[in-house]
Amino acid sequence: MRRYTHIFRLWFYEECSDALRLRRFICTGDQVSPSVSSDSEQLVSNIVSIFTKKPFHRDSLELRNLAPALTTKVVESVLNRFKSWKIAHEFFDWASSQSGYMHNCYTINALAAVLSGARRNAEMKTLSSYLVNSRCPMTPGALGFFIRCLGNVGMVEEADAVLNQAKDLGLCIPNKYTYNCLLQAISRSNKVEILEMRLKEMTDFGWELDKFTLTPVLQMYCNLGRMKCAMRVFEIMGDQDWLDVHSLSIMVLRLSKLCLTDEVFELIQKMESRNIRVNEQTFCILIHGFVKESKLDAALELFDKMKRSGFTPEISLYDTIIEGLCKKGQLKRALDLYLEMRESGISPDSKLLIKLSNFFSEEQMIQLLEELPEGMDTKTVTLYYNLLLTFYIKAGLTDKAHIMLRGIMGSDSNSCDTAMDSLIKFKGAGFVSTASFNIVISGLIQKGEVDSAVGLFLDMGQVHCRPTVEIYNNLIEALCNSNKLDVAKDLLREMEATSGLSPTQFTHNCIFGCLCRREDTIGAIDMVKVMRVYVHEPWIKHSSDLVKRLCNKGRVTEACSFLADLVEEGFVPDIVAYSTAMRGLIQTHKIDQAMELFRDLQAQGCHPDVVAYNILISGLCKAKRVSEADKLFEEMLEGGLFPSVVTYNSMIDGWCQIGDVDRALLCLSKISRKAQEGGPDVITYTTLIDGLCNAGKPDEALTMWDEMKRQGCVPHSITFMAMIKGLSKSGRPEEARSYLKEMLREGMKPQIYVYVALLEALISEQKLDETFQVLREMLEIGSFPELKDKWHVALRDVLAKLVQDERTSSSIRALVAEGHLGPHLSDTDR
DNA sequence: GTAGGGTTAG
Repeated sequence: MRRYTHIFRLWFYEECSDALRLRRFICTGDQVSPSVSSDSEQLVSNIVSIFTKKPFHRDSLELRNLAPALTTKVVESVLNRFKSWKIAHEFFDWASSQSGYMHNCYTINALAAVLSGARRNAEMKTLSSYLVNSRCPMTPGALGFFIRCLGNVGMVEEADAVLNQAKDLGLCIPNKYTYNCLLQAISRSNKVEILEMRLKEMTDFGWELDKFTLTPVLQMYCNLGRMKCAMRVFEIMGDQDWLDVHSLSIMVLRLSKLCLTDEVFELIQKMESRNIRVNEQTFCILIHGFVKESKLDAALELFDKMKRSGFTPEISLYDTIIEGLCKKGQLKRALDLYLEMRESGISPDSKLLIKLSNFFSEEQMIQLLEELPEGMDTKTVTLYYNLLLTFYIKAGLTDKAHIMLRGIMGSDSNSCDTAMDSLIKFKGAGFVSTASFNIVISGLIQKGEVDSAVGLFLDMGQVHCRPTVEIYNNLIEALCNSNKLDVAKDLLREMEATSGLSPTQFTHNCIFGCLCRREDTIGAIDMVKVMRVYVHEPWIKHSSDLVKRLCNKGRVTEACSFLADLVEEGFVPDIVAYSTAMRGLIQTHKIDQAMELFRDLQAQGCHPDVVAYNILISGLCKAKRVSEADKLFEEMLEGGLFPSVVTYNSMIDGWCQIGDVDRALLCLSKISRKAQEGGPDVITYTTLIDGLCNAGKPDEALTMWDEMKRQGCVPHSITFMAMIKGLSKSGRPEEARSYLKEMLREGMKPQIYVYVALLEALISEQKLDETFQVLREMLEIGSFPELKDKWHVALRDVLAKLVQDERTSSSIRALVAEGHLGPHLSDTDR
C-alpha cells in the first residue's frame, strides 16, 4: 500500500510537467531538457566536454570528482546534449555505475529518445530490460513516452510487453494516455489482434475513447486496406468532431493509394468546409502519387490547391510534375510550369534542365533562353547556353553549336548569323565554361571534324577556360584514330607541361595504339618505356594487333622481339598475343621456334588454351609431323583441356596427309556429338573427302559425301571442289562432271585447279569432245589464266593436245582467233 | 571515357 502511495504521489506531482514536456516534444520533435540551475549548467557542460573529448577514460580523476554531484536532472540534460548515440549510451552506462546515483524514468526516456532517433533497436531492447529490471517507478506519461520510442523503431511487441510488465510489477498504473501511446505504436504494424485486444481492455476499464484512441485504429484499418472498418471509424470521428489534419492525411493517402481520385478531392473539399486542411507533406505525397499514375490533371489541381493553401512547393515537386508532363507530351504545360517556377524565385538546377532538354524541340529550347530575365547571374546563363549546345550536338546540328559557342565568345561576330545573334543576349568570356567547350569539341569529334575540334581547343585560352583531362583525352583519341600522331604527341606534351595535367592510362594507350597500327615497333616500345614510369599498362589488344600485323607481313622475328621487349619492360602479354606470334612462326615454316616459344610459356607457368594447342597441332600436321601433333593432342587431354572440332579437323587432315586414313576415320568417330559442340562440320567432311580420294578410295569419299548430307551438313564450294578434283584424279571424270554441274547449279564458282584436274582426266581418257565442252564452260565463267598463273602451263598442255587432234583443232583455233585464250597462245599454237 | 584480339579444309 505504501508503495502505491509513493507512485501515486510521484505521478500526481510530475504528471503536469510530464504533460508540458510531451507537448513541447510533439511540437519540436525534441526531447526537452528540464531546466537546471546555473551551477548544474556548469556541471552539465563539464560532463559533456569530458565525454566528447578524446582520448576518454571513464575512470579519470576528473570524472570521479564530478560523480557525487550527479542528479537525474543533470543526467537528463547531459543526455540531450550529445549528438552521438554511442556517447549518450556510454554516459548513461557510466552514470548507472556511480554510487549514490540511480536513473529515473526521465533519464531512461532521455536515452530512449536518443536511441530511437538513431534507430538502435538492439540497444532499445536492452534499455527496455533495464527499465523493467531496475524496478524504476514510472508515471503513466513517462511510460507512454517510452512506448512511443519503441513504436518509432517498429518494436511493437516489445512496446506491448513493456506495458504489461510495468503494470504487473507495479511500476506504473497506466492511464488512457499510456494506452493511446501503445495503440499508436501498434498502428505502425499490421498486428490488428493486439490492437483490438487493447481497445477492448480500454472499454472494459470504462474509459471513454477519444481521438487519440481512434486515430491509430483508423490508421490500422487503412494499412490493412479494410476500408469498410476505416470508413466507420472515420465517420465516428467525424460525428464527434475529432477529425484533424492527421486523420485526414491517413484517409486521403489511403484513398489515393486505392486510385480513388474523385474521393480524394471530395474528401479534401468536405474537410476544407470544416476548416481542416491538408498539410504540406500530404500534398507532396499525393501529388507524387498522382504523377506516378499519370493522373496529371489531378496532380496539377492539387498542386494549385497546395499553392492556394499558402505552401511554397519545393523544386523536387516541380521536377516531378514537369517530368510527368513531358512524358505525356504536354510540353507547353511543362514549359509554363517551369517558367512559373523560375518566376517564383526557385533557381533551376541542371538536373531539371537536362531532363527538359530531352523532350523539348529547338523552338522550346530557344524560348527558354529568350525568356531569361535581364540581370540573370552568369553561372545560370552559362547553364542555359550549355543546355542548348548539348541540344544541338544531340540533334546532330554540330555546326550550329559551333557557331553558337563562337558567338557567345564574341570571337567572330561577323560570321554569326542574325538569328543566332539575337538569341545570344549575353556575350563574352564570362558566359562560356570549360563544359561548353567539352560539349562542342566532343560533338565535332563525333562528326569527324577533328581539325575544327583542335582549332576550338586552341581558342579556349582566349576566354580563360582551362582544358580538362577529358578534353585532352577526347582530342588525343580522335587524333590518333585519324593517324595524326604528331599533333596527338604535341597535345600530350602540352597537357603535362602547360596545363599541368597528368595523362591517364587511356591517354597513353591512344598513342600506343596508334603506333601499333602504324607497325612502328620501335616507337611502340619507346612509348611503353614512358608508360612504365606512370605504371600505365599498355593494352594487350594493341600489342596483339601489332603482332598480327607484323606476322601478316612476314615480320615474325620483329613480332617476337616486340613481345620479348614488352616482357623486359614488365608487361607480360597474354596467350592470345603469343598465339598470334606462334602462328606467324608456323606460317614462315619456323615450327620448331613456335614449339620452343610454346614450351617457354609453359615453363613460365602459363597454361596454353585450346586455341594455342590448335595452332601448333595444325602446324605440325601441315608439316606432316603428325606423331608429334598426336603427342600434343594427348598432352592437351592430360591437361584437362577438351579438344574442339578444330583440333580434330587438324588431326584428321594430318592423318590423311601421311596416308593413314584409318586413324583419320577414328578421329571422326571421336568428335563429340553433344548439342553445344555441334559434332563434325563441313571442314571435317571436306578434309575426309579429300583424304579418301588421295588415298585412292573414291567410293568411300562418295559414301562420306552422302553421310555428310544425311547429317544435315551442307557442302561448301571447297567441299565440291575436293570431290570434283578427287574424282577426276581417281580417273572418274564423268562423276566429277556431274558434281561440277551440281556445284554450278548451286551458284558456286569453282577455282581453276578444279577445271585443270577435270580436263586432264578427260583428255587422258581421250574424251576430246567433252574436254572441249568443259573448256568452253570454263571460259564462260572466267577468263583464261595468264602466263604467270600457276595453272597456265598445265592448261596449255591440254590445249596442245586438243589442237593436235583433228576433231577439235579447228574449234580451238576459232577460240584463239576470237581471243578467248588470251594473247600468249597465238604463237605456240599456230 | 575502356574489351576483344588468337585456331581448321582449297
